[in-house]
Amino acid sequence: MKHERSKRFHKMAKITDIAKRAGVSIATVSRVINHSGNVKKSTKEKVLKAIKELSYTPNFPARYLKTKRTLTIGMVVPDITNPFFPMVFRGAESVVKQENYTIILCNTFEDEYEEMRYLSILEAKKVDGILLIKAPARSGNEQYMQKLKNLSIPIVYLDRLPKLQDIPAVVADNVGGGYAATSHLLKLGHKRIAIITVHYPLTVHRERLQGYVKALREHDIPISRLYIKKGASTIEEAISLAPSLLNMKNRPTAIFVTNHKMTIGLMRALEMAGLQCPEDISVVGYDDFDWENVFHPRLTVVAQPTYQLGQAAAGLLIEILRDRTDSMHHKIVMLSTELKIRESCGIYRQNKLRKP
Amino acid sequence: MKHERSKRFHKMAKITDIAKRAGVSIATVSRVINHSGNVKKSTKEKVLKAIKELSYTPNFPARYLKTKRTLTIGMVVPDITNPFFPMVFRGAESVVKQENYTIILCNTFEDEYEEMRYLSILEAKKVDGILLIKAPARSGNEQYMQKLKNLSIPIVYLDRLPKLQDIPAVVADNVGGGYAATSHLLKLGHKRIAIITVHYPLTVHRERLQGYVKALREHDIPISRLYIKKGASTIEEAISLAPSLLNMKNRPTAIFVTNHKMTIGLMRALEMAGLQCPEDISVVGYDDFDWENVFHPRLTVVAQPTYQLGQAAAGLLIEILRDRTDSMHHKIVMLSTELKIRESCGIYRQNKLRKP
DNA sequence: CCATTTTATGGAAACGTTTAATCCTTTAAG
DNA sequence: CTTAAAGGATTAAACGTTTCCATAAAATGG
Repeated sequence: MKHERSKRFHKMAKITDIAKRAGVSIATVSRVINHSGNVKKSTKEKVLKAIKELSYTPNFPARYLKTKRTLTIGMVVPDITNPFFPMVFRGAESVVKQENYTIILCNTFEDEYEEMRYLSILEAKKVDGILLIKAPARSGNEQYMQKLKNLSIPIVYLDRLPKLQDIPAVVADNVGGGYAATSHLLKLGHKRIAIITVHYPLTVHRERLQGYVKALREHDIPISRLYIKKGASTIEEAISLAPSLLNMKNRPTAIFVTNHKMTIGLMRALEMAGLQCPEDISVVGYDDFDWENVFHPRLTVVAQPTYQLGQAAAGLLIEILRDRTDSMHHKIVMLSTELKIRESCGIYRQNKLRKP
Repeated sequence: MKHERSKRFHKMAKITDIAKRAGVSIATVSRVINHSGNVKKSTKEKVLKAIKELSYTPNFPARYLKTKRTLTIGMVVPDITNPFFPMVFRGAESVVKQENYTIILCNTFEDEYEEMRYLSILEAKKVDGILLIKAPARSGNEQYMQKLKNLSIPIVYLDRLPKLQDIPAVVADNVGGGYAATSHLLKLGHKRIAIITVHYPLTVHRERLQGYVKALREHDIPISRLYIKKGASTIEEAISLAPSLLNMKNRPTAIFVTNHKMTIGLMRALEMAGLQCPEDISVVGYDDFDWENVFHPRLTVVAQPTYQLGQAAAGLLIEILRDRTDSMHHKIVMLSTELKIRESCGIYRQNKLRKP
């Protein structure tokens, strides 16, 4: 018995069926579908009628062969489970849907090889463009850079920049974010401010650290290596990293965490160490979500323009696709972040921490 | 000036190029690519060499024309921003990727028309199958049911069931969830237990309510309409719904919220009313996420097998696609939920609420 | 009313594959 | 050594569109 679709799935009408039923040529049918060329009102109606009667829809993959457009774009993200990304997805979707694009979503889990695999697939599937939130670069993965460079599809980088700079991208102002967070703590009187950040070679975290350093410098506070902790961006990692900070003789009075998952890990570690926030130690985290303004302690965080990142990146990509050109080649747009001040930072004065 | 891709995007090699370079026919090239038919070792090597040299990848849309498979599936969800869905997405992705499928993700925002629009697009794009978390049915939208029934693509329903029952689906045990949550409260001594749930005509919420009713019945506690609040599944809605419960003469001592967003809204409402949880009132919520075990009050929730839902649904779909048949037509698989007991429920005894 | 332009249609090629049908070589069997 | 079977490769026909080119019909201008 040959494999075949059961009767439930009747074969779809194709353009020749429409042509036959309407008594015209397929060229004419095509013309009414695509609103291209002239076609007499009466025949147009005949065709439209046939289309409705057979509930015909054009076959996209077939159409691609001539048009070279799939009306599909690819979006590759590290992990859609990190609530940062769904928001940028929605931003992107909201703009591409206007132009009838559809998005293939790919999770790379911060793995460059997985990313390469997906990029290859997207290329084979002939997506019109790609929104790429890249995985951290493995040292010396020349093959990867080569692949990116030779990709036959327009890319817009999102959130994270690759080494090569001559590409269109939209990113958040990370040094601004790190600076704002640290400045806030400084303003509250903190002097021993630690940072927990990510060890991946990602622009994002390097820049947030940069902002932190900049703020401290401005206040003539020496940077101590002991106050800078780096690790993988996971809850567990933060939990295992935190004690080295919490058990110091000169324990920091405030900690800035540059990443959402690690923020959760840190809070867990504080509990485990029996430390109250903000009474015993202040925390500012990264990324802002619904629940953060409800549950305790209410975190002071630097909020990123997630939705707008998605929108902007998608907009840029659409532009590039519209007039298939590299004119926007070097365009990098940067969106600013916002410090949301809530209750996780106390005032530090003469060796005591107080609620503000 | 004609629109055309800039030089940066060189045209891709096609199968004829490979054939020419390897000095064989395109049929042979196709055979080595697809491992179909016999081909001599030496020619195979020649072909492989040519493929590598020109870095050729088969053109999927073109290939579809003959194979009738796009290796793409569609997944339509209400809102990827609700952290429940990213988890099921990942579950689904983890299994379909094994078979080289890729997922088009569509947000419907609980809107049936938007869903119809997306289903039409997915059909036109010839995805091989669809994972559908449907939007709530608008009353009397006959057109929609018609569309679903006539869809030319295999569907697996996820999480939510449609009216017509003869379809493959995977869902969570919602009455079990509602029952477990309510029973837990009952066991703690609560008698005045309210429920906040969603007014959409969705099986999911109806069933959770069912579980709630069942548990109360078993304890011979009369069901009061006043303790049952329904509304849209948003934070704001819960905030505006809550006071009618909180300000009653006979205020409930516990509230069961059947939905994640509304849980957040309720907690906000409690704060606004100056009520402590669990001291003044107990809460059990729905859906479990990282932060819920860290921030306060730590919510007791019924956790759904999100990842597994995605896995199971994708697995079922793959099976259906493998032998293109409707054999699994009636298969409905149900996964069980788990009550995660934490700190948001106090013991109720003789008119006082205490921590357990 | 003729010449010319515009509008309306159809025929057929092309897009990049897979795959049946076919043909030519080997190889193995008797 | 002859013949049949198996193996290896090719030719050509699809798949469902769009679009160029050609042609027919209608509209326009003088």
